[in-house]
Amino acid sequence: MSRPPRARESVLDAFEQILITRGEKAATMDATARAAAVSKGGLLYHFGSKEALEAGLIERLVALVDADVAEIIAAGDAAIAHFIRTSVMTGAPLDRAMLAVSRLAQGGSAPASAALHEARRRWADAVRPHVRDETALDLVLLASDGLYFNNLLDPAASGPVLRDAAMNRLVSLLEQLAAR
Amino acid sequence: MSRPPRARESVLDAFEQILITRGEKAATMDATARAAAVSKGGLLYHFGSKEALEAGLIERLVALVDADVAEIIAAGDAAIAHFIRTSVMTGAPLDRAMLAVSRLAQGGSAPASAALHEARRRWADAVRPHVRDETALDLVLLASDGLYFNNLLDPAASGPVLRDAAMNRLVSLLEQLAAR
DNA sequence: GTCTATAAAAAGATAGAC
DNA sequence: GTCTATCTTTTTATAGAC
Repeated sequence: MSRPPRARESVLDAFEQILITRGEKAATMDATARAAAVSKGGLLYHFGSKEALEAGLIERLVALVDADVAEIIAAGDAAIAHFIRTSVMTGAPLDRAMLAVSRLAQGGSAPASAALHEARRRWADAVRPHVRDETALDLVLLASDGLYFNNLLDPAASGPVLRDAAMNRLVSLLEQLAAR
Repeated sequence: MSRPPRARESVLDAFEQILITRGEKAATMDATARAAAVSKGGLLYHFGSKEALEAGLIERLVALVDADVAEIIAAGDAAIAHFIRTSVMTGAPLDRAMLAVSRLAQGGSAPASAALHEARRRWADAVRPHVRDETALDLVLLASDGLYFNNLLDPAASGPVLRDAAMNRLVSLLEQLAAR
């Protein structure tokens, strides 16, 4: 289990942060290096190209999705609740990686698109045993997608689309309609 | 009712198309001018800056949302079905404007973010009379957001997330659970 | 209204010192 | 491993001819 160099992680953190708060266009190597407090040359030692930098971030997302899927499976009857709630844990590592990689996908990065599709497929497989039919599954997945969508359009928003109480009611409604 | 100059509309079409298919970063004034088959100088006669070009696209979205909200209201009992289905009319003018302006919002454009928030608020108001409570409304809106999200991440996908039959079942489920 | 030419800044990347 | 300096290309924008 190679523990990644700290400078490398700082660079990835900075890149992720800029992607989330200022978008794909602003996430240049120059801006990333500045935010990570390294020189451009230093950044390029760890990531030899922009593509490599993007690949590093995608790798981070894949690892976080792995962990999340394992948690959903372990949650048993609470799978739907867990899945929906982690769709909107604003500021959590998974949430941040999802937003950042979504930005890359929209910039035309094929690896980013592929990683997001794969993640959605794995979430579907983890939730499927807990829903009545494919239509209920579609709705649960779309609700999660919708939460990400709102986050994506305005990550700097005052708070999540749904307040705590509204979120609890949404989860109850989804669990009720999904019950087999 | 000023009919806008044809060249102006071509430029807007080209800008929209590049935003959708290649992302914010690729949607430069140069690329837009080339795609619209005008010179950079020609483009800059119609839109004096990048910001003005973006404002033109946002204006187009606002007009399309106006029309869509009017249709939802006119749809009466079919309001939910109409709302959900127009969320995913891939390739329709409203869908295209939504995707393109979403890209701008993610690039940090405050006017784009504001326009999208306003659109979501107006859709909520149009659908509210047809749902049992705010939780059902949240779910209907999130499902629509989710459809846009999938479209946003992969507009070049082979087809919409949900096939026709799955879409029909989704609409039925939402109508059933929303019924007052 | 539409064009060409060009300026000024910023992008990704390389070379080589330390 | 990390730095500075530099190259090439691209970006937004201006000037001014037609």
